[in-house]
Amino acid sequence: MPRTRGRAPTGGRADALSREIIVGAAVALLDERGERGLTFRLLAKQLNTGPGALYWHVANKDELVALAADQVLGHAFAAVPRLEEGAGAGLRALAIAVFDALDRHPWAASHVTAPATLANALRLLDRIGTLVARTGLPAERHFAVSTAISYYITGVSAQIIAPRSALDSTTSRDAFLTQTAERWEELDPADYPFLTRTTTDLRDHDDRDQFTTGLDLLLNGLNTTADPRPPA
Amino acid sequence: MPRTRGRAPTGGRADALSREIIVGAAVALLDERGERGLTFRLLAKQLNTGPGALYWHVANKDELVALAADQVLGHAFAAVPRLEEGAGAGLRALAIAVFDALDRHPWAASHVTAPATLANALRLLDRIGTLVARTGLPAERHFAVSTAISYYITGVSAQIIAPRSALDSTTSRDAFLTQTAERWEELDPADYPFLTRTTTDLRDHDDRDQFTTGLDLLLNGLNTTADPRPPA
DNA sequence: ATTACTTATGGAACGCCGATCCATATGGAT
DNA sequence: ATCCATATGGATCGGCGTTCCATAAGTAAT
Repeated sequence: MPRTRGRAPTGGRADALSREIIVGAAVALLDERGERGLTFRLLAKQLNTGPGALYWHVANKDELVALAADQVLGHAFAAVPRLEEGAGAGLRALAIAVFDALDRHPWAASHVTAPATLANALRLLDRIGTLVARTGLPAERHFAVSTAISYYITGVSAQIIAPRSALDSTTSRDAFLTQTAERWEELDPADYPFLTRTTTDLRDHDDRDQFTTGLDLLLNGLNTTADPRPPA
Repeated sequence: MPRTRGRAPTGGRADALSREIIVGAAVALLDERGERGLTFRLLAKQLNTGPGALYWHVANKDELVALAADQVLGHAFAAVPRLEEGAGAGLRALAIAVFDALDRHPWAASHVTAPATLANALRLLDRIGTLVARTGLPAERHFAVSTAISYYITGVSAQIIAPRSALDSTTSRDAFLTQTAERWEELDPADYPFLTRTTTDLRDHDDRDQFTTGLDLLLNGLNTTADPRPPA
């Protein structure tokens, strides 16, 4: 299975396939029809080829979707300004950029995985690590803290965003929340003291606020854990 | 599609199916053969019935897997002592219990979803909320903070644990980490200043420590954000 | 040009899956 | 004994990921 090699920049036919072209078309298809809408047959048809040809450039569907998700992660970097801020502010901007990118491509949320092997996942973790290294934190904690922040960003984004892509397109987010709130109201307050008095918060909440709430708690904890240096 | 109703506790035949029996068998199959190993055909065979019969009790595969994951979440509650501790300690114990339960059933990690609708997801969020309400936090922030913590627990657990279930069973975790570390070492230090000097940390890290590192940052931030009450 | 070889393509076929259909069984109520 | 809602399970459908392989296209040497 000899993935596409460096390939001489010249030559090849005009309509040549490539891993990049395939992944790009996959992203478009995923955006348009969701995860279940991506099939090798349909993808091949859009590229005017057969399903078999795709396997020359891509090992299998898992790899294809992983590459597509990594490309979405790459979009996030375009939005965030090149570093050069305080660590806290830089981490916050980075996190929000990732959240927003995944928000625009909900199918990708559940496919950005932790152990960084793909190009943009590597970039993300490196940027986080570089920012963390600027805090007063002892060096031996940099790795654990950086990965923790990386896990928060991708993991919590996935929790918030992924369910939306599973939502029946006929049911709106509002309708779903209202319906869920109603179910919470019917619970026994003796068993669920908290939920039964929190239904209006559920109905009115904003997804992005929820993400930043936890993020700020985390970064806050980072400040007080680190040596109190001038909060850049 | 008339799910199983209350059903009179008496009667029925001895070998009667039920949603609980089906979900239980699904969990066993998922534990044994992973997510792709669960099929309606195989599940039906194990229960001495046909695939069609299962659909009387369960709407489709998505629902079945969701119910199975929720059952795993239920296991977590068995391990954690009934509340009655300080908020911080209680939240920590709860979080770790969930992590450990998912650790034992890796396939479930990517299926515990945020908007709580299933039984045990509801229980989890309610417990978190009850503990959060004991802090000095103003009431209007209880919902956002509770859901943030809930998102952290399930989302970050998923990030850490889920990749493991995708790992080729012939490749050990150690081998995978060593291999990934090698790839990091080959990166250009100019582009990846952090990763290239962090490879040994990657190789030696402990997954559970990573989970608790972020968790403690979060809870730490919670303490300093809340009115400074006696840290229970 | 011709040849020989690697790289790449694309359509057909394989095996399996989720889901549906429907003829049949079961057991409580009348 | 009869009836009917509840429940079962085997056959079947359409579609999927993947593999196979005959063939095309491009490259390099003669």
